[in-house]
Amino acid sequence: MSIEQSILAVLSFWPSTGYNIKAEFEHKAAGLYWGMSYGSIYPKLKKLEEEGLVHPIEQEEGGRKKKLYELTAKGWQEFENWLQLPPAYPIIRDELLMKMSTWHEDMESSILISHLLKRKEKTEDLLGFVKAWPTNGISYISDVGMLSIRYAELRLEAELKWIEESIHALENNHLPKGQDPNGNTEKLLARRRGQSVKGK
Amino acid sequence: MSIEQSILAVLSFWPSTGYNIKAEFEHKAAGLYWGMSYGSIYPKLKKLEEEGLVHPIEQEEGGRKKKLYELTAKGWQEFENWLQLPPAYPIIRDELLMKMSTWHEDMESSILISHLLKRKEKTEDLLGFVKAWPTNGISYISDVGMLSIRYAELRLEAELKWIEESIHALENNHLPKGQDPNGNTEKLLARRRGQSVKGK
DNA sequence: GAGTGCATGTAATTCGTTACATGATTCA
DNA sequence: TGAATCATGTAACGAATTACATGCACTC
Repeated sequence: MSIEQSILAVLSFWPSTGYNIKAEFEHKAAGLYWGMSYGSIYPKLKKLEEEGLVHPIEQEEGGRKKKLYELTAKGWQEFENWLQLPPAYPIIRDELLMKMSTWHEDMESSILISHLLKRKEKTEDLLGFVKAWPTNGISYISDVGMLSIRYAELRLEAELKWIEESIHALENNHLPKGQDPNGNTEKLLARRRGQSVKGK
Repeated sequence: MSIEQSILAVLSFWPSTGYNIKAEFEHKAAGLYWGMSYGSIYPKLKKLEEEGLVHPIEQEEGGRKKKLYELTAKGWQEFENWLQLPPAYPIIRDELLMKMSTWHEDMESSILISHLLKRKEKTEDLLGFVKAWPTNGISYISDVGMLSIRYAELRLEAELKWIEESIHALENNHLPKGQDPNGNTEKLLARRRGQSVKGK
């Protein structure tokens, strides 16, 4: 999914300026969506206008110069076509998981625990935000949209549970048993130590 | 996190060729990691070699030409430095959530249900794979690495639960109540209908 | 001897970000 | 009057993908 669809999606809620679109993604970026830069937005809006998917609507002469964009019929069409296309399966790019998967015994597990604690903090913040959002009296969330809020809640709660579990396992040294059919752990440590890496 | 770190991480397990690195990410890409193309790998390996982080190791003259890369002392250092750096908080880019958040009443909810069903299928597959992996007798997974497997399990199970819940809510029309302080739903539908978008 | 899998690489292109450049309006 | 916020835009750069190009080795 691209920036183009995101812009159409925001404009479906209400006509917006480029500046506004960015702001919209700024606070909702709270784990559900994601940000984008002006360097993407403005050129894309221009392109969408050329393609006839959006058009700037007249601005009352009252304030500063700004271009409020609205969807055209073609723009609505494009947006709804996209809604109907089966969404791509999300790819998880989680640096913490990558680090855990490649962690090895010569590394201090206390460092990994500190990574987990940092993750916990951020996840708790996010969960707080997500829970407060639907009743903050400001934001617009449709009934169907609430399902995605519910998703975020379940996901973040599962994550917190896992963090607790993981820290506990690391601290008390009863990790689940992995699988090492070729004695890789040994070999890895030998290769590494053979290079005599200076610690820290 | 970049391709560079991913390559170092794979090489920490065992010396590998470029081809091999891709293969490694191919099957593990099962939701935990992610793929990368030859167009990224080979140029990056060359760059890493120039920087002295990896070096090609002699190949027995037995087979085809191939370059097996191994980490240098500097390479190990770099890798472990990266392990110690606090991981970035993952950004969720989930097209399904985006679509749900911007869904509107003039859209057939049966289409959304079909999106959910497709998601369910893929998630079930992935969960099956993730559960089987640690005991397939082939793959290497360290004890710490098992924690990330556990994460995937919890996350995917939470997702399945949410999918059931969501389909049920959509089918029986008892969605959670959203929030619409400015009567946006009305306005949206009016704007859209004003453009007389042809259905389908 | 044809197809598949192993193996390496480059060139063009896409998508997006960062940094830069500018300026009006609001408010303390 | 000076800072913060609203507002628009471009140019340079970066990271990665896709498509292209090549060729050996093994197996049926």
